[in-house]
Amino acid sequence: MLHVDLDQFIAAVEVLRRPELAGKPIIVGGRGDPTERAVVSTASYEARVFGVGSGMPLRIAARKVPDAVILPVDAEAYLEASDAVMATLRAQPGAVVQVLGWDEAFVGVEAEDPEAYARQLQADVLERTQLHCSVGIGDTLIRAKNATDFGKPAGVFRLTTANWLDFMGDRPTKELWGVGSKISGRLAKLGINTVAELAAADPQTLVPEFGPKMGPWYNELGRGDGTSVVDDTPWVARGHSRETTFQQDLTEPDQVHDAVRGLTAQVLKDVAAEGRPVIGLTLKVRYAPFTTKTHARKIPETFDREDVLVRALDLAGAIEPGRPIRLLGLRAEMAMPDDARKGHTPTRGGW
DNA sequence: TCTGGGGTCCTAGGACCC
DNA sequence: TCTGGGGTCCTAGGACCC
Repeated sequence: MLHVDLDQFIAAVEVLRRPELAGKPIIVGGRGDPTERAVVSTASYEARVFGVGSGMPLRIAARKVPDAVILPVDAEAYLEASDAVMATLRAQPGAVVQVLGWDEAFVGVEAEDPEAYARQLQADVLERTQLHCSVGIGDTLIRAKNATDFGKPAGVFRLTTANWLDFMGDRPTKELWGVGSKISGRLAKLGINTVAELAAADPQTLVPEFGPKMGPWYNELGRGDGTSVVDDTPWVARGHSRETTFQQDLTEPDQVHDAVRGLTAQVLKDVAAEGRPVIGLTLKVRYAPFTTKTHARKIPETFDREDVLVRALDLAGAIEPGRPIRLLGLRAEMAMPDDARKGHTPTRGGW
């Protein structure tokens, strides 16, 4: 199967609208105001040279690149471009498409010559959308996903059982999909620093540290193994959440009350569009400077807008008084339809 | 240096039940 | 008085992804 990843997607879409930006360092994030609390969504390659990347505070990014063009996030424009890309992928012969985000998808296909298929796909995407993408080819989803990085930008690369360790073996475990800084740190404490070391580890030795499920799974990741099934089952959201980072920390109970009301209204609107009952609520609180707590409630049987608001405000009662609040988030968990992906476990690398 | 917003899944521990 | 073994549900927290 193939893994397709658009190159500097968001920045590329912005350049299509404003060709005069081509070749300039572009940073897209927040409302495009580097004095606000926000982070970088995407930086163009010209900006990345200065050490700017996704997730970096916008303020810092702006400081690193004095001449940067800083633009606000325009989700609708990116979604529109993304839809065009995904439609192009679905139009490829024999393709089963599993979308992973705005700029990423797996494409399942049986091809005589996978490289040629990938090149044709790239050409079609470029012709239809004027966007460049990189393509990874693999005999598992994990290998295809990691292969893409070797192909960037605008290239094609293939990883298989045979060459996986040749290319990935000496790399740090953090480069695996599903291993972040925390897990790689805990692996390091077990003497496991590289992909090859993780691949060679006894899965049972990982169980005490990571649990019966995740322990063996990390070992599998190290070997690049896992499913090779691309699943195009339409996505059914488990829930919806809204969160707000306040430019000035909240200190007054009235401010908190108003904020929770506002979040509840937004979340209920999102949920209403799905037409499924709310079965749980979670309130997320980030206190200044940076500690996060969550408070959850199950909601028995009823789905009533007023009921949800009452329960959300009830959750807000758990907020610690006197501590400045930097962020509030509210998540509503929805009942799943009976026929929704029984046994299917997508994302989070959870295959 | 100071950290968005939208998601998903896993684990641990306590409460409660038989 | 001390305490098995199995199960479910709920809450909190952690981790990761795009």
